[in-house]
Amino acid sequence: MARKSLVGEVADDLLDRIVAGEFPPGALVPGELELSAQHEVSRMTVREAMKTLEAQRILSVQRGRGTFVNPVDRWNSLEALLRAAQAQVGNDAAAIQLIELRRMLETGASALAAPRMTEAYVAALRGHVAAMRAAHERGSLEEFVAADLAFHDTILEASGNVFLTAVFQPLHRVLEARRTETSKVAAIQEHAIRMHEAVLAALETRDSRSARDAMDAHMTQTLDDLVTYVQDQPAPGQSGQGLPAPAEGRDAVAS
Amino acid sequence: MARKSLVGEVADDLLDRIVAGEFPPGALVPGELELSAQHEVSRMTVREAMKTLEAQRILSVQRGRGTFVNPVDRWNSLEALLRAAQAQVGNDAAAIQLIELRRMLETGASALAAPRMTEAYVAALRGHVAAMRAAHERGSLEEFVAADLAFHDTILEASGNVFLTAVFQPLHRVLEARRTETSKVAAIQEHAIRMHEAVLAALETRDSRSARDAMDAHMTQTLDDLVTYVQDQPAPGQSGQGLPAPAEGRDAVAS
DNA sequence: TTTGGTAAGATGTCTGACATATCGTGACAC
DNA sequence: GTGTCACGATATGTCAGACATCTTACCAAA
Repeated sequence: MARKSLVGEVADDLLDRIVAGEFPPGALVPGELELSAQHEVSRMTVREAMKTLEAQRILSVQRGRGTFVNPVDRWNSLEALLRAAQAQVGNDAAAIQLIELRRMLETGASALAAPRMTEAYVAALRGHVAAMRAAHERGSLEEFVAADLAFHDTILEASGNVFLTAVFQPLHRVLEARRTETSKVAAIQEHAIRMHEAVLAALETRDSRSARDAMDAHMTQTLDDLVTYVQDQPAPGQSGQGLPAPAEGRDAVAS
Repeated sequence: MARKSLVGEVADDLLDRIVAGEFPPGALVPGELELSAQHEVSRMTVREAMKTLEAQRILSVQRGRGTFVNPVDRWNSLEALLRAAQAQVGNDAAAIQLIELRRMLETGASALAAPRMTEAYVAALRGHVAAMRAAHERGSLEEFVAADLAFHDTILEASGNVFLTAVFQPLHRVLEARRTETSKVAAIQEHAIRMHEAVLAALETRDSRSARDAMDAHMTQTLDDLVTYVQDQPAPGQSGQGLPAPAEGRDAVAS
């Protein structure tokens, strides 16, 4: 394990410390020399690690002064943002905001994809739903989640919008973890299968409005499942750096 | 000018060459030694430049083999994607896909912002609309665009969703350039003012659905204006690396 | 034909050095 | 007492050269 490069390790560790709240936004991170001593690597290695974080606008380097942590809303990398969100265990605000964003993108993707559905896409979607059902009956959680994600990926691809794909991609990893959590409940799996079938049926009509509505219903169900089954677990409030307050969320984006 | 660091220059130039099609996806970019010779900088400088591009998933470095260009849909940085899109002059597909994405995010933001509108936000929005009207009468294109963008930024902020803000931020710069282009036409300025007033009125009702619809209408108007007034200019089709085919776009996302 | 070794070329990392921007501090002049 | 200037401390920016290690291609030997 831990096969990553030294640069990757240093960058990872530094980002961890940032999202853990050790270096809040605006704070000065340790200098290159200090970090190279802490990690027992050369200064060049630390510099390259910092460059990767700077490219994601997590840090801003000021020559002669030092390196500072940018405010979270300046971060360019959804991936890093998601990591920050996950670090705050039990932070409902982050989870809800995430679903809000996902709802926007997925409903939009469905609406775009509907008129562009080819037979190949329809067949692929049917296959994924069948895989979900099979995995459900076999009790294979992993395969269930994989088929679920594949279904959404296919829609994303069918939308034909590269920007959309680029924006959504970093969400993928987080969704996988989250779906694995929620899909442990059998009832949720059944919900999900029904909803996916409805989305597929709507897409087959090639009608944008129907596809959007079906996907929107699916997102609402996802949010409901999350609230009902998962967010009962105790949430040890961690300080972190505090993502802003939650929005209404529930039906705010619903059409 | 050219105040950026050497690393920035090298990274910029390499990205330019990539989006220009000199190194298509999957291609092997010149080695570190070769690039350091071309730019007359040290190998470390080239390495740090590559690290910034790698952090945006534009390049993937494989030890012992070389450095390769990732397919465009793997790129993590909307900013870089937008640059690639802009490099393809007259690429209507990219422009339309961009508006599609913007429509999803802005309508979603409006729906989220509506129930969270405070008097302060309303006052700020009123101020921006007033500024647009004043700039219109005074004939100040620059101020008009600034007020326009400020209006949308305020809504984004009011939505209270950090992820949304993070996703939208890179779009800002491109929108500024594009709005400056389209807003040159007086008629479009008048359209825009009317639409912004409608959005503001809908937000004041605190009703998500109304706010969403008003913003959606605004997006439709923006797209119409773009098609009607701007895309008449001759488009010298450039090869580039070809963003995927366009979607329906026009009313596919409309509610 | 297959296998194995070796060399070439690529990136990964280290060491050490100098350049240059920023800022605090103290000496100096007023 | 106060403003100004110079200098040093500290930070990042860049360079040079070296060695390590991984991948691949090539070639010779079984």
